Amino acid sequence: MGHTWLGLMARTPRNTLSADLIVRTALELMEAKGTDAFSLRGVAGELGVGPMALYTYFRNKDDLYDAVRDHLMGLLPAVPSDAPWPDQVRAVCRSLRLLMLQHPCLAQLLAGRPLSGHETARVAEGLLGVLRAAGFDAETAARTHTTLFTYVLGSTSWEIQMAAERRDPEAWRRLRTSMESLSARDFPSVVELAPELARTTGGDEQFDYGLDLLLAGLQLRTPS
Amino acid sequence: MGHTWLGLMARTPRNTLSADLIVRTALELMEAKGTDAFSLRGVAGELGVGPMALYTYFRNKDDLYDAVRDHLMGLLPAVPSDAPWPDQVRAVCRSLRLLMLQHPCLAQLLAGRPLSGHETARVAEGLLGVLRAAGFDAETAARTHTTLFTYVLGSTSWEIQMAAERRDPEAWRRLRTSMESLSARDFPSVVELAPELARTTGGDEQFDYGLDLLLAGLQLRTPS
DNA sequence: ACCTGAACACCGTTCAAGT
DNA sequence: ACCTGAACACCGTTCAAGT
Repeated sequence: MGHTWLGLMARTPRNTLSADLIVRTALELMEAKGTDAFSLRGVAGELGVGPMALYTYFRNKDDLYDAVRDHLMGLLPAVPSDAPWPDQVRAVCRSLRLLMLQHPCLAQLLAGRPLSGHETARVAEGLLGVLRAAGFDAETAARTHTTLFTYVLGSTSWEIQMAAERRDPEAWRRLRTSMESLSARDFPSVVELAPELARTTGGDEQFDYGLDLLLAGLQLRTPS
Repeated sequence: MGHTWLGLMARTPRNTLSADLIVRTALELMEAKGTDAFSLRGVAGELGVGPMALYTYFRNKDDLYDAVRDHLMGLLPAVPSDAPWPDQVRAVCRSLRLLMLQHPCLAQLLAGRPLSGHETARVAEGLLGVLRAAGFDAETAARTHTTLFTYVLGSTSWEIQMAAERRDPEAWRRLRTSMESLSARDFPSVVELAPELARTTGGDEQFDYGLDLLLAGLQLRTPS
């Protein structure tokens, strides 16, 4: 299996496999075929090895998921150092959102697994450092970090989900008809605001709107 | 298959199946074994029918997911009518969070599928109605609705995820050691705030903290 | 250590058929 | 309409074995 004429191997020769190569191949497949269609067997097939070859480098599928997530988190830019703290916070949140939009699988990788790994800690470090330098106490800094992180995660996951749905014509048609079937008597606000709701399911403006609400609330508690 | 002595059927006799019975059985299984372990074959087995029997009532697995989600959303209480609008908004967000905590599968059902169905529209209607009655314009009401919804979804999903991880001793141990292995030189804030971060990964206080930030920011934009 | 190959216990879904 | 049974094309993971 895997031999062609002249004895060329269709599979990768021995000792060319590595954790990094597997992670990059897994990421490619997730972005090409979607996170749900991703499988260990698919990665192994792409690399020309048996499924069990991957278990030399990763304990199981979740372990590979964590490695891909950490690989992506490593791509996050550093926090800008020369700016007022609200702008620094904005920059961190925006760059995390942008990374999620560029790599939609990251949303599922962050939501479905607990945080661990150095790259992920680096992100927390950046945000916590900004908040501490701004003068917030330990408890407020921690609470604010968790709030901002979950807001970015929730809003961007939703945005990605909706964008994927819009690309599937069948699902999009069913969503439209289900919206249009709502009676204006029972759902007056939903029917009236349907165009606005459709417009606000994603985009930079919508993300910044919620982020600005959080920052405005936070600035009311500014210590200095 | 399914016959016992005396001819008693181990499977449900004909015409006792219904969409509602399937939804309730699916929900039970999701909550007993976890959402990930859920399968159509499992539901069919629990009901004593073949896997294909379910396809009479649901087009596919996603269709059943949507039905379970709508069933759960139907359990949400109505918006309190005699209260200032910030309290009404708080009530809607808190009751959605409570429902998600009581039925952890709801988090995945909301995050993984697009919104559709009357029960889900009912929730949007309640929140939008409150915001419109408070005097916000169409665009602001829609943006605020999406912001609040994604905040509740993100923060509560995260809370549920972390609580599940804490229950798994193996995963919990690995998360502790990965936290403790971080050097105080490279991650000063994370190491210093480790106890606060652990405390703020969930709970009513953490949820209300973020919700109050949003509401404080929103009240700065109050029209009247 | 690194990788194979067969096997186990599963999946969702299609298709043809029975009542 | 309602449900069965066999089959298809998959999964993740274990286990024993080879180099």
